Amino acid sequence: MRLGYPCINRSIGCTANSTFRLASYSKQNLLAKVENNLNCLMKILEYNVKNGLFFFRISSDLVPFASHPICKVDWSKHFEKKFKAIGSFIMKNRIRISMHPDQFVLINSPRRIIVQRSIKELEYHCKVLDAMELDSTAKVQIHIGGVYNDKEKAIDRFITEYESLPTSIKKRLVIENDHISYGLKDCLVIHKRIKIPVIFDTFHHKCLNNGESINAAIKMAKKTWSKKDGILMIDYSSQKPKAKKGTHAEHINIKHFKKFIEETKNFDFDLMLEIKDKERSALKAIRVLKEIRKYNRLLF
DNA sequence: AGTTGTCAAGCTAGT
DNA sequence: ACTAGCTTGACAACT
Repeated sequence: MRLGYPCINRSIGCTANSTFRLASYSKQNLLAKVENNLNCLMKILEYNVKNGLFFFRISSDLVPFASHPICKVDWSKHFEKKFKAIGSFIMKNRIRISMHPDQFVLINSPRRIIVQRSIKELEYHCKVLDAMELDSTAKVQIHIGGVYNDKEKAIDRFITEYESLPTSIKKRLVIENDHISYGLKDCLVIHKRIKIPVIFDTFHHKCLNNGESINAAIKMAKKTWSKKDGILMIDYSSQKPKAKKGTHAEHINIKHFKKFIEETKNFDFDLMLEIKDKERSALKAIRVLKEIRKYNRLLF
């Protein structure tokens, strides 16, 4: 098992998701931001390795406006060396990488323009991972999308669109159960038809499920990952107390986390902690893992 | 220096 | 009709 957190590190005073307004777009602005973001990404990854965190989600804002028509800069070429250096650091340290495009990415929308924009955005995410020369275990995760008052048709559209995507996207794309529309069962039905791996989100599953236990759910999700995809990725969070259902917790709930780890000790997977305070909770989680699982990434 | 309205993009549920 | 929430607040103009 590798453990990690998404996108932002609050300890090192440097972020890899710095952006700017579309109105102030210029080639110079873009290059300056990307350079800053890549440098910070490297620092974050170094911090993570030092602290035993070997799973990281790279921010979608790494290259601002990359999929926007305004962007004409060949950023992957311009920063070729930096991307490769980051990639080789990732591979050398066997860090698992994911990316999670925004909520606007919907390949099952009935509106063609939204699907087209979404594909551009997926191309961008895959291009980042390709520029780092990462293999197909580095994943880009999305939800199925909207329901549009007809779930069956919406699922059919998802499948049709998926099938016509370029291989460069297909080899990285995975789907994740959400907390209001498409549960694990829906994801598994889709997997059966197109073999796309399913990321299991424990918190979403708690909000929306068909009565599957955590163990049964993980067992089913795990089967959707083949060798070229790497081991199962799981997103973990817990409910923020007293907040609206579906709101992610600010801090890790150690009791809840211990219970989850105890329950799932017979499975190996990479675990993403979707907790607002980021590496702070992740470091606490590592301590729990060391206690319970004898966490040692070298075993895997 | 600190505060606050605003920012490319969509959808759903709750109020 | 409007807003919060979503994988993640940060930017930029103002006081």
